[in-house]
Amino acid sequence: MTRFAAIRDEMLRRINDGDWPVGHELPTEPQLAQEFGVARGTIRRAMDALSDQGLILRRKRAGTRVAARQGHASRMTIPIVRLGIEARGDRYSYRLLARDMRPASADFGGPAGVLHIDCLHLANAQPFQIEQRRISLDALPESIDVDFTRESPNEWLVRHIPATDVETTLRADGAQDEVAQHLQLPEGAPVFVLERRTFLNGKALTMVRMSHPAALYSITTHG
Amino acid sequence: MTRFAAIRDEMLRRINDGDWPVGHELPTEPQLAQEFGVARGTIRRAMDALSDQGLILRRKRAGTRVAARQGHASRMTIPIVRLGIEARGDRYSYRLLARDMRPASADFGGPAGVLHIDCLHLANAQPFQIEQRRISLDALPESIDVDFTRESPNEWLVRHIPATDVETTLRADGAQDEVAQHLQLPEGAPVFVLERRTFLNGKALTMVRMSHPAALYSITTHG
DNA sequence: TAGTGGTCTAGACCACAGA
DNA sequence: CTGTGGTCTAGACCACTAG
Repeated sequence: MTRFAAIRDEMLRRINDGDWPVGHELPTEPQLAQEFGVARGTIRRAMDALSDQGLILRRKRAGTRVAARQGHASRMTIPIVRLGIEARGDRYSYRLLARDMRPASADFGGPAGVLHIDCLHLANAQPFQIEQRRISLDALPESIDVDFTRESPNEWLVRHIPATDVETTLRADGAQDEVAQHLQLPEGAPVFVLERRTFLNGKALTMVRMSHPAALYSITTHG
Repeated sequence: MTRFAAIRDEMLRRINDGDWPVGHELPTEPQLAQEFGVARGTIRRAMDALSDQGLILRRKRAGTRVAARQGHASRMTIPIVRLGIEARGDRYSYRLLARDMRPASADFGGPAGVLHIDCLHLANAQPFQIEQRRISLDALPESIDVDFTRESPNEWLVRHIPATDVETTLRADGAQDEVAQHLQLPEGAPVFVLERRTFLNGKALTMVRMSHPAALYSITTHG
């Protein structure tokens, strides 16, 4: 156990035990450094961890206070679909369903239009995910020349495109139309849906909806 | 833009542009410190950010290498249900459905048994979440005396119990039995399910399944 | 404007795992 | 063994903002 970790845990204990209740102002960094007998940098490292977890609020001049817990933050990792399947020892396969160009919609794309790609990712030949991808041809004109019959948009984008800002939404839904058909589910069957939008310097690059049969997909986070 | 942030972004650029392809070994920290004209600590801060994102792998003696991207990591916040509802301007209400003690099951609880609590969280009097809570009475004997008709287990636990380790699973499912009944959904209708287990020093404290009508719940992450 | 957190430095020693 | 990352120090100056 390193020193900053021990100090972080002791601060955590004081918060949890009520020694430092919600709204309480913590001692200043130099004061804590003296109390724990360490350098100020070590105190900061401990406090940074608590601040990242949202347990304390730090403001210049106003000091540091215990935050009211408003929820639970944790780190989530969404694997690339092929790797997730292979990691479970299943056989991955892929099928392109549709590929065409369309004009921009109200909320996505520009004058050059949008590349629509629908494809299916399978685990042991069983439908696992339908990927409905939209790529802005203004932002990524080179995507028009990619052969997506062999490589999924997912993989191509991850390998070629830097993602500065990503927004991911997770939700449940009922399977309908093409989704139900290609996932081989009855209409209305529960599916787990991941929607992601990727930006580079504020400009939308791609948009994707990934739908999975509910029974085959879950996400687990630790911390 | 601080110096470490500028260095972090430059490293990010080198990775994304292929100057540092996957598997490439980065210069050592002192070398980078000299290249960028900063102290080693500033280099470390930039590298820590990349390491947290999973973009580089650092091993003692072996140096630092560009990691193969295996997925996308982001930070997720799951709000306390009452606060999430109130944040949207809706009126929160709560109803206790059932409360009883049962013996431990194979995977949860000890000799003292398990407190089962089922309750409903509503937004504008519409069912929003059914919370099926299990509390180990070996770990939290004081929970037996709590009046859960006024305060939900969710809130009581957040306010009173320190959580060192938390495991959260997100999935979709079809509503069945009590879940369908209390959420006022037809059997098999899609629900968004959060399952969470909380540990203190490796000992399981509580376990909860929170089910929401798919149309009312989603989680969005940034970064 | 004074005091707090935010950043950075130049050094030191340690722990770990690869050669 | 030896070199790398991991931790820590004692100091400095800066930026923001509450009072």
